[in-house]
Amino acid sequence: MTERRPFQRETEDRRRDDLIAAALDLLAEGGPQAATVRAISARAGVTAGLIRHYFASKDALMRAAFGVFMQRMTAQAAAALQGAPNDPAMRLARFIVASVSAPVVDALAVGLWAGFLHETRRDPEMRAVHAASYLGFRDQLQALIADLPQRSTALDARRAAIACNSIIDGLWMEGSLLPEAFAAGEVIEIALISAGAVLGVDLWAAHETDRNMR
Amino acid sequence: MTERRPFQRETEDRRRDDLIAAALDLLAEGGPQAATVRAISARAGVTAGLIRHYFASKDALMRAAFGVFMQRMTAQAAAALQGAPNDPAMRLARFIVASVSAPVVDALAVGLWAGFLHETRRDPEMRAVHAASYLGFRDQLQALIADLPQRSTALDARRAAIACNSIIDGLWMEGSLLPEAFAAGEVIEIALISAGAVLGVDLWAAHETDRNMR
DNA sequence: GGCCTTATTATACAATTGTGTAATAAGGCC
DNA sequence: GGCCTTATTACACAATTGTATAATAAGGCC
Repeated sequence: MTERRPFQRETEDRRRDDLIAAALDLLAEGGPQAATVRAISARAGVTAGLIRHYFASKDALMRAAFGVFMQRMTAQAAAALQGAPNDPAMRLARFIVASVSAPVVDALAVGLWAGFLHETRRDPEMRAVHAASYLGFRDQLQALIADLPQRSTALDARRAAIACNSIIDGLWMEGSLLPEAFAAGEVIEIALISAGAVLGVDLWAAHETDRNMR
Repeated sequence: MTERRPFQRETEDRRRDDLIAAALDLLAEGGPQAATVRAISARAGVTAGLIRHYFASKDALMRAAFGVFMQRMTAQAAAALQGAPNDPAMRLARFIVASVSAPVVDALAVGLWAGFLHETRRDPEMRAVHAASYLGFRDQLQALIADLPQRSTALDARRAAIACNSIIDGLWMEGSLLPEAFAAGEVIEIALISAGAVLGVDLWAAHETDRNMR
C-alpha cells in the first residue's frame, strides 16, 4: 500500500557535501528558523533521517557547515597572494580586492554570517574556529601593512590593520546587504582608495599597475 | 488546590515596555531561538498569555521591538548634532564619535542586529523601517561631508559617505564583537583618524578642539 | 465595602521541532 | 543472478512552539 520513495545510493562525501550545502543555503536565506532538519534534507533531496546517519546530531551538521563557511570566506583572500608580485603595495591591493569581491561579498553571505552568529557564541568549538580565522585574517592584513616601505605614521601597524579591516568589513556588510546600491567594481574602488588614504599609500595605482602587468 | 500566582496590575505602557525590553534582551543574548513567547514573558515577570493581550501576535511584538532598536541605534548620532558648533569638521567629528560609542557599540548590539536580520528580510514593514533609518543615517553623513569646506577630491561626496559609513559599520562590528580587544577610546581614535584620512580633513584635531571648547 | 471592569493567569491545542528505531531496497561482490 | 551489507526511507515520540479560550482576582469607582 505504502509505496516507498525510490532512491540512489551516493558516496559519503557527496551526501555530506549536499547536506552541508543545503544547510548553508537555508540558513543564508531564512536564518536559523528556516534551517530545520526536514527543510535541509528536503533541499538536499533526501529524507530527514539521513542527517543523523551522516552527522551525530543537527548541531554537528551545523558545525561542519560553519567550518566550510569560514574556509570559503578566508580562502579567497589567501589565494590572492599566491603568485602575486613582490611589491608590497600590490600584494596588499590584491588582498583587499579579493576580500571585497564575490563570493565573499554577495547577498547571502551576510545572512549566513548573521545566522551563525549566535550559534558561534554558544558552541565553544565554533567559537574557536571563528576566532582562529578572524584573527588569522587580521594578522595577514597587519603583516602586509607592516611590509609597506613608506606609509603614514598617523596609526601604528596594529591600528592601521584594524582600520583597514573595518573598511573591508563595513564594505562587506553594505555590499552584501544592498548589492543593488553599488555599480560594478565600485566597492573595490572605494575599498582601495579608502584604505590607501588611511595608509598614505596609493593602493589604487598599485592595483592598476598590477592589473596591466598581468 | 491550584493556587494562582499573585500579580499586580500595571499600566499598558509599562507592560509593553517591559515585554519589548525582555524580547530585545533575549534576542541579543541567544538569537531568535531564544526569544520564545515563554522566555520573553518569564523575563518580563509575567505569563505567556499576556503577550497576546498587548500585542496582536509575537511577530507584532518583535516588530515593535525592532522599532525601538532602530531608534536607539540612530538617536545617539542625531542627538550629537544638537547644540554642536557650526564648524563642519567638528560637527562631522561629533557625529562619528557618537556613532561608534556606547550604547550603539556594545557586546549585545551586534547580536541584536544579527537576530533581527532575517526577520527584517521577511517582514515588509520591518524592511521599510530598516531602510528608512539606514538611508537616513547615510544621508546625514553625506550632508555633513558635503559641508566640509575643503576635502580630498579622491572620492565624490556619495562615495566618501559610503567609505565613512563603512568605517563606522566595520568598527561597530569589531568593537561589538570583540570589545575586550580595544582600549578605552581607541575605537573613537581609529574612526576619526581613518575617516579624516579618507576625507583629507583632520577630524581628530577638530574633535580635540571641540572637546577643549566645551 | 460591594460591584464591575479587565488585566492577568491557567490550560488546552495543533503544528513543528530534533531524535530514536525499525523496515526496506539499492547495488557491489562472488 | 542471488546474497549481504548498509544507505535510505518510514514511522513514532516527547518536547517545544505560537495561539486560542476560559477562569480568576486585582483594584478603581460609587
